[in-house]
Amino acid sequence: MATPSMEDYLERIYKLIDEKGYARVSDIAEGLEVHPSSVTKMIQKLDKDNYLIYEKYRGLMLTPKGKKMGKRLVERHQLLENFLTIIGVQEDNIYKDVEGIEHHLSWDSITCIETLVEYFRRDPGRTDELLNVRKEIEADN
Amino acid sequence: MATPSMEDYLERIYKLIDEKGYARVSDIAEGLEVHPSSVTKMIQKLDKDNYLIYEKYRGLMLTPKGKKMGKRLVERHQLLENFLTIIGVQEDNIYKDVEGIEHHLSWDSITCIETLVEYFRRDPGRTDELLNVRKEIEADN
DNA sequence: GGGGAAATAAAGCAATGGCTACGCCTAGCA
DNA sequence: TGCTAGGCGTAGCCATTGCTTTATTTCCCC
Ligand SMILES: [Mn+2]
Ligand SMILES: [Mn+2]
Ligand SMILES: [Mn+2]
Ligand SMILES: [Mn+2]
Repeated sequence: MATPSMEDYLERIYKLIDEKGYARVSDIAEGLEVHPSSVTKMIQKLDKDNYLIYEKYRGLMLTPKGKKMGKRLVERHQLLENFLTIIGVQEDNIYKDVEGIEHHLSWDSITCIETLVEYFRRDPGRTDELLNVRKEIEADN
Repeated sequence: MATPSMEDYLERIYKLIDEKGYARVSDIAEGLEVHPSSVTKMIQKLDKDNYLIYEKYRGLMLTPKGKKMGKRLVERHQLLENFLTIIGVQEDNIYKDVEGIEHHLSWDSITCIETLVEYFRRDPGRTDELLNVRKEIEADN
C-alpha cells in the first residue's frame, strides 16, 4: 500500500508525463515544493515498489501498475476538488483540504462521491436548492 | 494547532466525560487501542497546550478551550459519518474513512458538508434521486 | 498497614520523509 | 573534443509522531 506522500509523488509524476511527456526530478521537486534529493529518494522507493522503472540520470517510466494508479490518483484529486466546489467551499481552502483527505478515502467512498457529483451535474437546479438551504440556515443566525 | 492524534484523544476524552462523567486513562487507552502509557504522555501534552488540566493520579478536567474543541470534534466526526452514510458508503468503510479525513478538512468544508446533509434531510426524495443516479450509472456498465 | 490495580516515568524504537553537503554525470557550448 | 554548469544522486543527519517496554509510584480498599 502506498503512503500519502508516495501517492502525492505518483500523482504529480503522472500529471507531468501526461502534460509534458516526461517527468524530470526538478519538475517534480518544484511541483511538490521539496528538494530534488527528496525526489530521488522517493523515486527509488517507487521503483522498488514497481510503480515505475528508474534509471539514474536517464529518467523514469511508469509501469502499467504505476500508470493505472497515477491515473486514478489524478482523477480522484480532480473529483474531490469538484465535490468541494459544488458544495460551496471557498476556493482558497479547496486545494489544501483535498491534498489532505484524498489519501484517506476508500474507493467505495470515492465512487459514492462521484455519484453525488453526477447527481448535481445532471440537474443544476439541485445546486440552486442546496444554495437555498445554505441561505436559510444562515438567515437563522 | 492540534495534530491528528491529539484530536483523536481529545475527541475520545470528551465523549467519555459526556457519557460517563469522567475519563480514566484505561478507558481512553482501550477506546483508542493504545497502551496506557501512551495515554499518559498525550494527556501531558494536552495539558501543556491547555486543553485540559491534569493532576497525576487524580484525573483530568477539560478546560473551556478543551471542552469547546472536544465538542466540535465529536460533532464533526458524527457529521462525517452521517454524510458518508447518506451518500451510500458501505457501513464497514465508514468509520475508518472518517477517522482519516476528519483531521484534514477546514471548518469551511465542514460547514458546507453540514449544509449538504441538511439538504438531504429536508427532503428524503432527494436521497431517492441520488440512489436513482447510482442505479443508472451502474446499469451503464 | 499491606496487596494489587492503575497510573506514570524513562528510555528507546520505528517509520516517515525532509534537508544539507558534497560528489558524480552529461549535454551542450567553446 | 574537452570543459563546465547545472542537474542528479548519495550519505548522513534530523525532526516529528506516536508507539512500546520496563520499572516504579501511587492510590484505594480490605
Ligand atoms: Mn495529497
Ligand atoms: Mn493531490
Ligand atoms: Mn481520527
Ligand atoms: Mn474521530
